[in-house]
Amino acid sequence: MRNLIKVERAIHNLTQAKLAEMISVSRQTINAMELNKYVPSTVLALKISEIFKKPVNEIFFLDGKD
Amino acid sequence: MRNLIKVERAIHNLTQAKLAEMISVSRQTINAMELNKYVPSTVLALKISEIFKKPVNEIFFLDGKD
DNA sequence: TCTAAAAGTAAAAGAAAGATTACATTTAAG
DNA sequence: CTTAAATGTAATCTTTCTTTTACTTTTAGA
Repeated sequence: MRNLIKVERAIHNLTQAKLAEMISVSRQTINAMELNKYVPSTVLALKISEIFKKPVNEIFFLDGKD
Repeated sequence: MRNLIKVERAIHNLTQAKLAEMISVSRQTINAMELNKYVPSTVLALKISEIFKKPVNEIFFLDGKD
């Protein structure tokens, strides 16, 4: 899976730390997500969708490895 | 978090076992998801979204506990 | 250039997802 | 009513997410 969190963060002018705080996770979790180190839970995806006001499907995408 | 997997399964006439097979998880995983026993990964949410041809946001919803 | 904020990285530990096996209960169809 | 399919449930185990702590590297601004 890949995601556009870094892009959305740029659009909304948010640091990893600020975004992390907004969805109640650690900064490392945001960082690891952006670097595709792991797959986040659906709750996190929904919270990010809410913050960026975009559907989950426009932020997260399945790729070959899924 | 809550979800409408059971409803979508009914619409598409799929058993838990069939859906499980389609997204390569165990039947118990589908069952537990429907009963809100745990939060699935975003990859699973995207696969379910694909199968039911509906956005993740129309199948999975944040609730008070999130 | 110097500094501070931001981002990357990593190890260890805890929490939760998901598999597996197995059995009980419910539902639908004959 | 009987039977088989479907669903619910539970225990144990493995894998993966997520936190915490801490350090390094990069980037932007004074």
